[in-house]
Amino acid sequence: MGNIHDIARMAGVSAATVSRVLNNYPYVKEEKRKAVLEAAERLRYVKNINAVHLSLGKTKIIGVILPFVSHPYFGVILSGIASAAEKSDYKLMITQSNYQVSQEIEALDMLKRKQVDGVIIVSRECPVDIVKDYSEYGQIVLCEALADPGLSSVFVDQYKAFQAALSFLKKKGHQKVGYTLLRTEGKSSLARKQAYEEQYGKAKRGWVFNQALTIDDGIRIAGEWAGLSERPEAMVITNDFVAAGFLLQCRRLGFSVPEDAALIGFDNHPIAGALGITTIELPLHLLGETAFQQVISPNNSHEEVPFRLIERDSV
Amino acid sequence: MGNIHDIARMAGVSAATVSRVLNNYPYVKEEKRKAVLEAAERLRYVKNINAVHLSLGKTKIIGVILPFVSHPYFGVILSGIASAAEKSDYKLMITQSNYQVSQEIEALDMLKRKQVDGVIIVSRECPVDIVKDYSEYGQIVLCEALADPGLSSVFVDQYKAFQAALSFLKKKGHQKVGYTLLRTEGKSSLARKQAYEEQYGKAKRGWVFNQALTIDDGIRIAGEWAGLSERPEAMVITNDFVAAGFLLQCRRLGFSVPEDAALIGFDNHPIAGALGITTIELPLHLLGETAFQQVISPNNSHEEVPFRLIERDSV
DNA sequence: GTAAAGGATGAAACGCGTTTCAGAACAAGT
DNA sequence: ACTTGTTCTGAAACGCGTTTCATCCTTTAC
Repeated sequence: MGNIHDIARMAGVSAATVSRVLNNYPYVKEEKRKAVLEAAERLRYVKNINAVHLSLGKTKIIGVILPFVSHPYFGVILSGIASAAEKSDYKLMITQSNYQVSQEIEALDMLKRKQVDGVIIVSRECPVDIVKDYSEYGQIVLCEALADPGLSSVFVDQYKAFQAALSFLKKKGHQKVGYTLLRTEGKSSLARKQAYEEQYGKAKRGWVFNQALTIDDGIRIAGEWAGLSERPEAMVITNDFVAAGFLLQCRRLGFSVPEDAALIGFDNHPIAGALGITTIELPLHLLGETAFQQVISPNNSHEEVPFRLIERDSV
Repeated sequence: MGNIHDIARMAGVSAATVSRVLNNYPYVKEEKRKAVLEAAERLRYVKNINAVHLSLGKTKIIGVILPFVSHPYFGVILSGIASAAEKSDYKLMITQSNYQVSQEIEALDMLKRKQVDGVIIVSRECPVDIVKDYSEYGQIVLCEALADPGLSSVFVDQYKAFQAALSFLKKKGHQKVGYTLLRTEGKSSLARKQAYEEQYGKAKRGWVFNQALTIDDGIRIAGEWAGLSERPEAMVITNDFVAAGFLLQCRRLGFSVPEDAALIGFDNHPIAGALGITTIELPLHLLGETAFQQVISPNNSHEEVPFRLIERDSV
């Protein structure tokens, strides 16, 4: 296959000229340009991208850290990142972290090693301070509300979104409201808790459910809900998948939605449409695209993306 | 930050020795080893991975081509690939192809450029012959039935699985059966068609539905189904999401499952459990893990993974 | 006709870690 | 004392594309 010097020899020019031709620089005589192109063709030349990366000191690769690739929530964000990346001719290196800090750190280390030009952290376990230490090596974008001037972020205001859901329930006359969280710690859970307490005061024991991510979690939580001596009559649920599981299990247990339990989910995934679940639509694809634009931008920024309540039949 | 030569100078040894220490080679005097480690520490040295890649001629990166990252079917396979990759200390470069041949080719080109050591094609549009041309540059694994000795493959036997679904329906007394496909062309669609015709003869006009991938497709197809003058009373459906959409839309239109339409899906995604959909379980996570093992193996192989019928309430 | 302004081109340095090869240093065996 | 076998080490080559700098060749301008 050969390298750039073989082409140079064959075309009777220098390696510098070959490089110029291959990268479409001006100032190369037409005949030499042709000779180079022909030699490249004949040698079936292919650039060794690693040499390019080494030489340029950058790679046009962005690292993406996310806990689970198989969950639609993260999948849709990733999909948004991927479409934007494709348009800008970047490649994506993904790390499925399972919320393991060690995994997250290893992915961030790729920034140090110059393996990636920037990193998008879709969701994390690792403390922000540690993340910040890596910002000197390249752009880092977090998909969460963040004021830090040293990092970029793109987010839905969890507080406002949760508040909107609660207000909607209140408007519909619900006084006994519970909710679910993905993880107890974490900023967004805190924001939800705060929004809740402002509206309804401290939540009753057993009205806040944890580990809510998948359909199966929804099923499990519906069981827990049904077993409560005093049940909330409305639930604000992490995402539409959990809501779907909850709704279906409720029905199976002989309850009806929204009579026994009013539900409001998040995301507006097609499953919510199919099941008539009222939900707060989050523009996850857009969020991914925005994150990508930020990660290739030299400047830090913090962008909020909007949400929208979609009324269906579960409230 | 400095490079290996700076360390060498600071530690009073040669770059070769530094490299030996950093890569844990034997035959380095303990005192020199220490001096190197200390210098590396003091300089906050970090390897430039691009130089390593250039030097070694390989990267421990595997490319993954898949049409949509946000669909659970592909997401689960990707997740399987990702967990296996992590265990073997490989990184993943993903390309969301949208079934665009140009995208697929571009991803394969990474193999030529030595950007990745191997490629896993989860699903493709591009002709196999073109794919084969790239096999000289590294391992390629396809997730589909394939006999080609120049490539590896891992697959569920679509023919047998579809046949199992059809036999089950027949056993339950269904004579009027329709089915859905993702794409009309493609080997797996052909296998399905063949299995169908052997069991039921040529399908009635309108009983084969295309473009079935998502919940929304299921909803759409249920509408088409309902509008048929002669309706099949049982459907074999591409995957559980489509089946879910179909089932929910059927109910909404006033039909009942399985009385008016018996359904059998594929994958055994939690959504099937939640909705009581009878399905053919496909070990997609395992399939991904297997694909990864194959792509890092120097030998080609063809591995079949098993499926299993899970009986629930939709038939 | 000559100076100034481009246009065109190659040598060499740069980015940086790995590995081979030749040789030095030292322990063990006779 | 001398051979043999290990253990260590460093110089140099290798993988390979990009870019700067100096230089030579043409035009255009006056």
